[in-house]
Amino acid sequence: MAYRETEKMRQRKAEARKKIIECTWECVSEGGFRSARITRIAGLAGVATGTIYRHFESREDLFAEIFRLATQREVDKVAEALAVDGSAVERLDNALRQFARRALKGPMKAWALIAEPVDPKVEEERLVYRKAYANLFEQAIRSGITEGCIPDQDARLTSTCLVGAISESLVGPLSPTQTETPPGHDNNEDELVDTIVCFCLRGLTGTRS
Amino acid sequence: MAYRETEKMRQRKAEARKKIIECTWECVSEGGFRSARITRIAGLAGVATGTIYRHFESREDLFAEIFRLATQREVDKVAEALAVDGSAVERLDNALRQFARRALKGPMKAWALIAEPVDPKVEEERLVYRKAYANLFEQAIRSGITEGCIPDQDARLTSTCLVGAISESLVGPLSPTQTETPPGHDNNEDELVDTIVCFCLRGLTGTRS
DNA sequence: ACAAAGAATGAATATTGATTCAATGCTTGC
DNA sequence: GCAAGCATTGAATCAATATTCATTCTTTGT
Repeated sequence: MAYRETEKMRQRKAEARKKIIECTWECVSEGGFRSARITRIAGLAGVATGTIYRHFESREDLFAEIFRLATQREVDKVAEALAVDGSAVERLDNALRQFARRALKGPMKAWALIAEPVDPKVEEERLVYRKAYANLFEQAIRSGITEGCIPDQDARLTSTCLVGAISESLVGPLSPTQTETPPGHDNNEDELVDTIVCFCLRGLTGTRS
Repeated sequence: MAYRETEKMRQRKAEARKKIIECTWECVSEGGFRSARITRIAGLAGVATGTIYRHFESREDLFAEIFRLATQREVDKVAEALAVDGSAVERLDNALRQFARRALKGPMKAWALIAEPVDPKVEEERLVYRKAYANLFEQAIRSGITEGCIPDQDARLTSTCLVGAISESLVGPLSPTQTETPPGHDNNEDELVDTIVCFCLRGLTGTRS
């Protein structure tokens, strides 16, 4: 016996893997999953294409992993935003704002995670993610109904409406970011988020808050 | 000279073209643009693949044409639904219901037209279409603001929210049609449409109508 | 019936990337 | 320094489809 995996090697491999993950996410952030080429990822990470297949079973598996990681971050953020003190409506306001701002900051990322059609393995991850999301919003809406600040409704369905309204208006093809001042991040971003969140909360509560 | 295009031939060609268009739409209705194969379309239409290229410059051009036609139908439907008598809110209620029902009846069609990523030429068509849509809703919202039944707001932006909320909740990955009773078209469809349209109208008006 | 011109055919080609794998290079323990 | 294994490389392979084009079939006017 002459070679046995040592700690140093294990770390070096872990680093390579991490680097591949980072570069994949960079590609996805630019153009979504579909247009993220293995060759490009390998190039960015400074490894050969073959190396990627030593760390991941396939392109699909790599994407599934990326998706899982990115997704967990987002769900955590929303959970965090929902965990503040206050009424259900206030907490939802906070979470929706958070959600909208992040989508606005990285529209392509948001699109890739929310709406881009993906391969089955990734879609499976997405389902888990959406359920997590829906559950969070749903729970908040439910407690709002109990508190009395939100009228009785199908919480699961309206939570989907929330995600849809925000995604479409910020990430969709007619979103203001795509049609106006692409480089300058105007402070009318805040106004944009305000309008959308306001729409969502009204849809939920039926009041002109 | 021995051959000159005659009326009969012109008609026959027009028919072939029409048949190709119909079969393409059939494929798109099943699995969206991306998975509509030229070979399949040709097979359905009963012509050779090469024939399709005699009628259309390229796959992309064929799709652009399909998109244009399908889209015009939809926009017309909404325009029609907005043209009824009544207050702006009533007219919007009517149009949203129409939109939601049609999306629910053909989720894949709706997805292909609204959200599927497509090639540039088709995307161009989509932009025209979304603008047409947005303009219709926007105008109705504006007249609602004038009438006083809708509070002042960014009509363009909220019209996008409407489309987003409906699309996502009916066509998105967590839509009830995808997770429940796929074959049976229950009459709880109506309830579904009700909930969503109600959400949208509340978002617009801020009342618990 | 014939020849000219267009239309249709579909097998062959081109294209676009993912994936493989034989060759080469590093690490490790002695 | 050496041999045994593992890791890396990237050119070659494979796969899935759109597109082409030489050939064949139809239509038309005489």
